[in-house]
Amino acid sequence: MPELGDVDGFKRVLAEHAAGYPIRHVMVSDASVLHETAVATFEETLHGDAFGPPWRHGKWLIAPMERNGSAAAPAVLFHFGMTGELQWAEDGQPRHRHDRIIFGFDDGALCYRDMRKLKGLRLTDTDEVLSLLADLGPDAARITKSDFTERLSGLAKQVKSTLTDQESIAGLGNLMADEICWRARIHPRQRLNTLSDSAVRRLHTKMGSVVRSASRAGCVPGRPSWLTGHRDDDPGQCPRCGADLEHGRVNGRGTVWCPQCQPG
DNA sequence: CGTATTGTTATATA
DNA sequence: TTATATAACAATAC
Repeated sequence: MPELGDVDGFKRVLAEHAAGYPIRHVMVSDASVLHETAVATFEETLHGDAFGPPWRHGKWLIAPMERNGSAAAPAVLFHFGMTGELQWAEDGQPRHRHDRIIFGFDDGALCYRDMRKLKGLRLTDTDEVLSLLADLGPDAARITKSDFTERLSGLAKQVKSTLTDQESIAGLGNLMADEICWRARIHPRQRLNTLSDSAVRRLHTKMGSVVRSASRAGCVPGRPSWLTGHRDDDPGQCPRCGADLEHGRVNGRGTVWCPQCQPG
C-alpha cells in the first residue's frame, strides 16, 4: 500500500488519535521491525511521553516526541515498506495477526501492522532524521514546477524509473508513477531527454493532481476512471480511449499503460 | 511446484 | 560513470 498518499493517511491516524496523549504502554511483539533500536530503550523512552505533531517526507513518517522540544529530541521514524500500515484500534477490538508494535493509550491503541516486514520503525533524534532524509529529493507534494523541470529535464533515464527514484523526487511509488504517466500521455519507458519542455511540465501538473487525490483519500484511488482501477484487469480497457491496456515490466516492476494514449 | 505483490538495496552487467 | 537488470528480503495469495 504505502506510497505518499497512504503515508499521509497514516499521519492523520497518528495526529487524530495519538498525538498529545500519554502513551500508557508500548508492546513490541516482533522486534524484527525495530531497526537499530533496543527494545528496552524504545519502550523506556516512549512510555509516559506523548507524540507531537507528525510530519511526512516522501514515504517516511516522522513522529517527534512532545516532552523534549529541543533540537535533539527523540523521534520515531516510520517506513512502511510494501505492506506496512498504521491503524487505530478502539479498546476491545481484537488484535490483528500482523500487529508488530502497539502503542497503548487510555482509549485505544495505535498499531504498526505489517505483513511482510520489509521496513519498520526506529528511534532516533532530530539530527539523525535530517541526515536520514538528506539523500531524498524534494517531496512530490511540494516540489515546484521549476524545481521539477530543472531536476528532470535532459536526464537520459526512463520517465517511470525517475519518478519512482526517491533521490530524484520523494514519495511516488509504482502505482502513482503509472497513473501519472498515463495522465500525461507519456510512455513509462520514454527517456526524459526525448521529452519536450511542455511534456515535462505536463508531468508535473499531472503528478500534482494524482498526489492531491491520493493524499486526500489516504491511498491511490482505484476508481474506474483511473488507470489504477484497471491494473488487475486482463488486459483491461483504457478508461480514456477504450483501447486494450498493455502490461509489462518497467524498472523491474509490473507496469500498465495504454498503447494508444502513450505511444513510445 | 509455479506465479504475483503499492519498497528498498546490493550486486552484476553493459 | 551511468543506466539498467536481477535477486533478495518476508509473508502471503492464486
